[in-house]
Amino acid sequence: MQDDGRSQARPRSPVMADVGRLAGVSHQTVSRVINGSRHVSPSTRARVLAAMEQLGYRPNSIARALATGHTNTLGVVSSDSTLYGPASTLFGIERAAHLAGYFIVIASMKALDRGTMPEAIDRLRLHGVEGILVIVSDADAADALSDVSPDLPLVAVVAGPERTFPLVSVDQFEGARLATRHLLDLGHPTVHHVAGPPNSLEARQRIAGWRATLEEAGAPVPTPLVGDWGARSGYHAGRRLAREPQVSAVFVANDQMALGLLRAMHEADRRIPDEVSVVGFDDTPEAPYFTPSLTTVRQDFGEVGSRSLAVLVRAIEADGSGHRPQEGSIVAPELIIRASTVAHGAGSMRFHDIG
Amino acid sequence: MQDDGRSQARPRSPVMADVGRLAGVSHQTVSRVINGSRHVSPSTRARVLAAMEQLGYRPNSIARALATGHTNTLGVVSSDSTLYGPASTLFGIERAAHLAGYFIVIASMKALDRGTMPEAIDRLRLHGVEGILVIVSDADAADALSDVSPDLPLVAVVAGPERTFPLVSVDQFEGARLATRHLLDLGHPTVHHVAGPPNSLEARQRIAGWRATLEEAGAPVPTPLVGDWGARSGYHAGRRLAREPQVSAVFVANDQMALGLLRAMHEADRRIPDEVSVVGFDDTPEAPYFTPSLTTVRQDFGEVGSRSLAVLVRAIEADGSGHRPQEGSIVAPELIIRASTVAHGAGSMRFHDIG
DNA sequence: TCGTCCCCTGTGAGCGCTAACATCACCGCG
DNA sequence: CGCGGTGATGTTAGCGCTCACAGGGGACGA
Repeated sequence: MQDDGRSQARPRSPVMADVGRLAGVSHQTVSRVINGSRHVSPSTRARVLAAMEQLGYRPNSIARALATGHTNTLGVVSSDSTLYGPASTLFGIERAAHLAGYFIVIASMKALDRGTMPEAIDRLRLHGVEGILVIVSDADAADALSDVSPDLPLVAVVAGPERTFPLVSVDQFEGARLATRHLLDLGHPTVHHVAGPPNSLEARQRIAGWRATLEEAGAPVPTPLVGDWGARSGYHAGRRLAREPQVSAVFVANDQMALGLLRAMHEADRRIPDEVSVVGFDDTPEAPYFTPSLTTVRQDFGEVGSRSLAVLVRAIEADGSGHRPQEGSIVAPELIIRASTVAHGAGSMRFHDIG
Repeated sequence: MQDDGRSQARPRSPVMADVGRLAGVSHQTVSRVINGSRHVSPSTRARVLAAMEQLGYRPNSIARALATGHTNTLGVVSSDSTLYGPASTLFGIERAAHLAGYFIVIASMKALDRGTMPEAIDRLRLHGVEGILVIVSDADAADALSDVSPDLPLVAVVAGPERTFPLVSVDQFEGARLATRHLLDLGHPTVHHVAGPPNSLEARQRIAGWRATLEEAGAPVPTPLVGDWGARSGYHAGRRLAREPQVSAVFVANDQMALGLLRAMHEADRRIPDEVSVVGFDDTPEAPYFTPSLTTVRQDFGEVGSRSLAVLVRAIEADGSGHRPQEGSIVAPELIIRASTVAHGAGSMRFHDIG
């Protein structure tokens, strides 16, 4: 493991004592310099700094962590999907963590069953993380959070079980309402829905927002079709919807599925938006370049990432001093109107917003 | 920091000595049980296991790391892009790392200048990682790798400076050749190219592969247009190409830009593939659902991730025992033929491969 | 019966750092 | 001139674990 001193002792990486020896002070003074203690004379500080430089000294954060009990490391549990949402959130978190002086270690879940979540969290705990962010929206996985011993600050991102952990997320219900409302306002008699997978909490909230808006407006509530977030499932839903002539407006639960639906409608010669208006969800960077440009609901994943990090850090730093960790935070969604929606019956007006 | 023993000493989390005491053995025997040493009698082992269970003991990996010098942690430097490629590679790496018993800590780079790379690597080094994977394809950033002190095993993923560190990547040159060859074989007199950003090493290799294939076939080499991987830039390139009537085949350096190009061609009423054949690169999950389905070059990012991890782990474990770290590995790309390409002049035959 | 080996277990010394206290020189004050 | 106070530094103990070695007992062969 260590440098076995055989042959002429290769120079191990220098430690505090080495620096101290060179600077003519004790290792503790070196420590003081590193940690910015005020009780070090300027001349000593300079000598220590010079010695560090000369030796190429690098503090050993493992040892420091052992001594202080702080690792400055946070864990992120995420499904290993490369979906736009989770990936953007992860990077938002990393950026914010960097700024706050924390490291991010990731534990992706291959499967989404109940067992995998505790296993992932245990791995992170073992690694010594000081807090955990969970970016998983599967209901079963989220349920499994209830079994997790609460000895570690934990924040659910995107979606999570109510009243167990603080939650930071975009308001899915409101997003779905915006989308549905927009279509209704355009004069469509009702709005069909292509939902995400049944196990997804976000998908459920989008269904709820859609349904509530329809009911509130006195519009009939069609049976939603279910997809799996993938373009393929949107395509299949599109084929079914294309066969029903009365369908004039569809709210699709994410942009990828909307792409598939657009494709199916195109093949069936149902013109969009002239015959059918379509709204997506997420506002992926590609959405403006679908044919036609997709009206969709923007989620600010970067904001979700940085807010969730802030909540977690607050919980960590408050721990023990009696503060209740603040109860999460909700990010507002935003409707982005493009060319895939138009007033019912007024198929001629279209607008392109590609610059 | 630690549990300050005021009031009635809240039970701190148990340590080896506590387990040992309960089981009536020394802490060292507990350590042996944990590390699976053979020299422990079955009855002792059982008692220790029971004590661990009863106390809810969890080994402290920080302390272990300090004692052994091994953190079982690997760092990944990546641009914070949410592009399909880097994100998939990251998750491929994580999965493989998990299997190999390593943790992954990430350091994303906000900027792609020369200074950010050393800074990111330093952060990781400070954190105590045992090796580093770099998933950055920007030439400047990759150049900065040469300045990095080679005291830590490092593997470049996706692209990197030649002959400095082992490199694992999909063969970009070959991928571009497959795409170009395919178009040429279809009878197109030449193939236009929409390239990625000039600083991207992958973009450069794709240009090189494209150019070489054309030259080799004696076809004229048009000036490539440059994009930035985003659909928007593909759209603009598409508008320019749509104006030139002799353009019959385009190789676009990634699928997102291809989407934008498809859109522009559609707006300009240039039918695809009847008038213009298009090939993308990456094979994102959405590519089959573009209109028309996109012929593209598949990169197996998962494979890249796991191979690069394997190379890194090998380098780490070989370190010091005299083995030369093996020199990286190249993953073969695969051409996926869909409906966006067709023989020159034979605009009638199309195939859909959506199931 | 004794020596030897092997299996199992314990002891002590670190890993590199920080926290808490001890020490020392020096200052100003009464 | 002696006192407490203050700033600069050193000393000593850990943090929780592993490593290297020391030992004790039983099995086995001579």
